[in-house]
Amino acid sequence: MSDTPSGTTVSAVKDHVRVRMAPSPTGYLHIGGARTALFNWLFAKHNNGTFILRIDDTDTARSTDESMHEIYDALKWLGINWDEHYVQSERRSVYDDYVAQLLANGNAYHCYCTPEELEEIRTQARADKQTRSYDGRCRHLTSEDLERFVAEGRKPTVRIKMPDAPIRVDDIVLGSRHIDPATLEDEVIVRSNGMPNYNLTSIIDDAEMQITHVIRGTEHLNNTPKQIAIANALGLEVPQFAHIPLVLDSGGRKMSKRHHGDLVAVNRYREQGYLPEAMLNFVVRLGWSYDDKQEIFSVDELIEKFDLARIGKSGSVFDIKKLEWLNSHYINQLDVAARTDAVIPFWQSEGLLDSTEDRDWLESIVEAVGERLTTLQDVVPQTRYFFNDEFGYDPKAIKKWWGNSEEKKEKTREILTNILQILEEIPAFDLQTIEAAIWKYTDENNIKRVAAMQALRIALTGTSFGPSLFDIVVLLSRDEVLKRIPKAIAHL
RNA sequence: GCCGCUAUCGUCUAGGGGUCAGGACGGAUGGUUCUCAGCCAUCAAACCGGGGUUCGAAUCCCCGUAGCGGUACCA
Repeated sequence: MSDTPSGTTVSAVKDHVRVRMAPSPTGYLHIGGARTALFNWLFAKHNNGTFILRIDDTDTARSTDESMHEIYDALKWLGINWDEHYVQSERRSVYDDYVAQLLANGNAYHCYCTPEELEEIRTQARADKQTRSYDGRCRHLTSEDLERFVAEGRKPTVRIKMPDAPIRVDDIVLGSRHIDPATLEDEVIVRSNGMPNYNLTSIIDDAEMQITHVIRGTEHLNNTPKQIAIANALGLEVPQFAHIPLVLDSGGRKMSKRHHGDLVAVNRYREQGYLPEAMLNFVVRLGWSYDDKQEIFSVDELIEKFDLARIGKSGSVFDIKKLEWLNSHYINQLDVAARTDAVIPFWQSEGLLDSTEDRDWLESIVEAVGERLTTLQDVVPQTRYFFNDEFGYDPKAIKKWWGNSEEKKEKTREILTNILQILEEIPAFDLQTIEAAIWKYTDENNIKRVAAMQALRIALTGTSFGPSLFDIVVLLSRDEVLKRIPKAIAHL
């Protein structure tokens, strides 16, 4: 088993990079988790290695099948595919064997303290300014104590005995350091219900699965010496560690499901119309950089260029504006056909689209919208008036462009009436003809182009912004335009 | 409380003994235009503080300070 040389020569199997992403299925995949997955995946791909997805579901009370599947979905959407897959709850016997070994060789012991007693010990330790919050009192139980506890029906936990010697932690991102054993306490590695705990299963599986590099968030930094201690007690090989800085909110606090809810859920960004490419590109730059000029990276470039050495040490704030910029960039990158495909689900979920709509028309709409989408979802406010006339007129727009005095409104009515007449009589309902006719009308009558156009825009779309109005007029069709203008005049 | 980590424009970051401290997002201004977006041009904006070392420090060392993370029979 342990024929791996301890010298400078590295065995063939260790030459092959094996990394893992080990989420606990207690909720959706969040931004930080996505980044951890991405870093691991990129590192594996860059090194022609293996990326493993391991579901760390030893917390049976909080783990759910549903969130497990949500994590799969999010990862698949991002294009982060795994080569191997494990579920810890199915590996119980593996851990049990190791625990038996630990108990047998005296590196672990049963602890009969109740949660209430533990709480008391903790409180006292804190009051006494102690470093440890558990004093290891069950290391040396008398037979009387033991008998009493058993008689009371107490179910023990198993604790690991922490060593007396300093533990050296090597970290690719943070560097090496020695951990004073006085700061380490005897961790619970098996709960009283028999379920093993994270620090135990994690390091066992890392060894069993021959993980070469553990890339995870710095919230695990304090777990690392504990896990190393467990591995040492078991004679297991320890992987290399790379602790990546936290993803922070705008207040500088760690992003978490608990405090930020859906704001951190990857699947939510999907629903809102963010592209996986944008998500990946955004998230990878949180803590990692390539040089002083490149911001946009394709997945292939990322695989080629990703390097653990270029990960920074300080936390990064999640800036939605940057994500939005990246997203619009990637949307604009799509050709009209692809963009139309991407946008159709959003029209559908708004109930704007029925199956009879013709493809060419839809693509023309997308073409007209041009680079105005920050998210795919933006297509709804940008284009809803193409599909029906059940929109309201934006009050602010009305006030500004239709006018708030009777005098101004009368002028607007006049303009719209004239335009209506022009469009009714126009020989050909195409862009050039319409544009020429309208400009002729405004210029000859000394009407500001913008005033006429905005008045018409509101009449046709209800809003004061959007694509070129001539595009809209043509796309809407003559019948529809001729219907909407009188409706607007009446509303005025 | 205890243990640990970190510190460059508002944000993501480059640089890492000699640079006008660079880029990007965001912001501001002007231009283009039927609006918005876009595009183009321009601008504002940073080395946490204090001591050293040195001819020279954002960069190296020390001491502070601040922020964050952990402190569970969660992961």
